Amino acid sequence: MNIGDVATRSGLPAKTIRYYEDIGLIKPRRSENGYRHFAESDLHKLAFLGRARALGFTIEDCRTLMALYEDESRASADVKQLAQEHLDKISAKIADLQAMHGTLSELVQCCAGDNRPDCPILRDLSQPADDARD
Amino acid sequence: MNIGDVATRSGLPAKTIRYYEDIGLIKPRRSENGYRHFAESDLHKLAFLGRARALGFTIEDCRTLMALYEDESRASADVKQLAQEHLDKISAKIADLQAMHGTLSELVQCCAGDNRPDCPILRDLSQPADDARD
DNA sequence: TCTTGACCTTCCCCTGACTGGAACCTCCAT
DNA sequence: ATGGAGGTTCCAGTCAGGGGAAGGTCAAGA
Repeated sequence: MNIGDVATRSGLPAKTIRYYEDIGLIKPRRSENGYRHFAESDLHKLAFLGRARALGFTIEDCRTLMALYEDESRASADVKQLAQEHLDKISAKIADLQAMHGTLSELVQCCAGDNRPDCPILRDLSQPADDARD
Repeated sequence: MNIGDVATRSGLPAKTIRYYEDIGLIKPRRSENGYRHFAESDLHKLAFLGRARALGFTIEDCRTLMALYEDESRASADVKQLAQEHLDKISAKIADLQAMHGTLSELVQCCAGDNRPDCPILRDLSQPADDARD
């Protein structure tokens, strides 16, 4: 297969596939004309990468996951630990975003949203931190 | 005030403050020795920026918010709209992360996490998309 | 045979919002 | 005079690619 075929079949842009080769995640062979030539196993790896990325794993995590996947004598504990750490990061991000959402939605609700200049959102932003407001 | 003072008082790193000047968010005067000289109004702006950034607004949003803040004849509707759009993006991100979290935590729960190689996480990643699994 | 258009190649710059570091300058206290 | 803590500019790197230029290759049609 050429890169366009694997792009279609993996759902990844050709640019991304070239990038993954660049950073050593895949190693497709080359045809005589210089074109990348992908085997089914390359496609399989790309699909694996696409799914890991869709779950939010970093590229470096993906590299580790691929290595574990190819290591027949891996311990599932290693995979689980990596996934658990990632899960914790996701949880932390969700918590951050929910805090932002909470604060901001309060402010938005308080804002009249008319053509007058008075605005609680700007008032809050311009105010000193309200950690200890009495 | 020199940059170190405003860094301390605003809670922003000096590097960030220089960056904000670079991209035109603030315009501190200069002393004769070439040092930046910050007025109280600069500090106020930096605090405003810090709070807006903490709520997840992009730099460009911050630029707009500052302009609105300084425009006495603004309409609060403009501020509210900007904030609402940002809120929607936050909600979308939370939803994405929660979807990842849901999938991944299921997989983690299914994984024994022992020293055997069998691992449902890797199995799922290596499998074709399960959109229509029966 | 020639040409057209789709596909492929490498290369370099761009993104956001900073951060790190090098090389150098200035101020103040000792 | 000197040492150290501040300040300055500029360059490069982060992450995961995306955009686009300049050019090589291939298959089909005139």
